[in-house]
Amino acid sequence: MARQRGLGELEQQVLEYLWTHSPATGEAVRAAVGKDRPLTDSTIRTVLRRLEAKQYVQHEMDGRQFLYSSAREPRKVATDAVRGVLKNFCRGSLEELLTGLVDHRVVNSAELKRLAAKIEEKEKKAALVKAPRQGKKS
Amino acid sequence: MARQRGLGELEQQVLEYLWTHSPATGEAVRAAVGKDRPLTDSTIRTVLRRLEAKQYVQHEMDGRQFLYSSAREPRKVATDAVRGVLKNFCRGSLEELLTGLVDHRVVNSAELKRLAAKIEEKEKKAALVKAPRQGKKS
DNA sequence: CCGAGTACGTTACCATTCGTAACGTGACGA
DNA sequence: TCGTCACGTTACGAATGGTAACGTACTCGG
Repeated sequence: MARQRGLGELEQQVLEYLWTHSPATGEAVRAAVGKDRPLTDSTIRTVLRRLEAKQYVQHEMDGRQFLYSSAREPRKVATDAVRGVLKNFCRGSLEELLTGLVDHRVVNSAELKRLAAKIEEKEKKAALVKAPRQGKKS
Repeated sequence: MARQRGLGELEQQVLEYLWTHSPATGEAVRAAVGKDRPLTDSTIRTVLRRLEAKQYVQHEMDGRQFLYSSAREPRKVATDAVRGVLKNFCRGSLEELLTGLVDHRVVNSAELKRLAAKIEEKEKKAALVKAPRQGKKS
C-alpha cells in the first residue's frame, strides 16, 4: 500500500516554486530550484512527473512543451497534513492540538483568540457577498 | 542528511500504545499491537529500539526487563509536526493554516473561536494556581 | 555447578521512497 | 535529411521501515 508520508526535499522545493510561479516549464523550475545546485533537466522532469503521479501538480500543453502548475492549493495540503496530525497524535481533538500549540509557544492564547475572531469575521463578510440581503426571498 | 519525515505504520501504533499504557514491557506491546497480526517479539523489540533511537520512547530497567514509556508527549509531537506544516505550506503563518482548516471544514469558525476562548480561560486559571496572589511567599 | 529458558542485541533482507541522471525516441525546422 | 528539442524509460544508490533469524548473557531450578 505504501502509505503516502510526505514529500522529499526537492519535491517540496519544486512544489513551492509552482505555488508562486504557475504555470511554469520544467526549464523554469530547474533554473529556480537548481540555482545553487547543479540539477539536470532530466532530474527536474522526473520530479515533476512524480509530483504529478501524486497529484500535487498537473500539466497542460504549450505547443510541444509542458506547462506545469500546482494541482492542490497549499492550504489544502496543509489541511490534509493537519488532519493526519490530529488523527495520529491528538485523538482527533483539535482542542488538544491547539492547546499543544499554546503550551509550546507556537502561538499565545490571546493571539490565537484574535486570529479565530478575525477568521470568523472574514467568513461572515464572505457569506454576505455570496448571499447579499438574504431575507429578500423568504 | 536524511531528514526525519515521520514514523512508520507500526512505529505509530507502538507509540500510541505507549501513550496510553506506559510503562509497558515489549511483550505487552506485542500483545496489544499484534493482536490481529502475527508479530514476533523480535520485531517489536526492534521497533522499540528504533523509536528509542529517534527519542520517541525511553526505557528503564525492571529487574531483567525493559519497561518502555514514551519520551515525548503526543502534544509535543503534534506541535512539532504542525511547525513543519506551517513552515512548508503556510509560509509560517498560523492564520493561513487556521483559515485553511475552516475553509476545508475541519472546524467551523464559531467552534474555533470557542476553543480559542476556552484555551485562554484555562491558561488564565493555570497562571493563578502557579502564582496565587503573587506576593505572599508561604 | 549445569542446562534451559528468558530477554536483550546484532545483523540482515526486502520493499518503497527519493535524489539523481544516462539514455532512448519521436517530431519539427533548416 | 539531420540535428535538436522535449519528453519518457529505466536505473542506481542511500535511507527508511517492516520483519525476523540468530547470537549472547544472565538467572533459576535441580
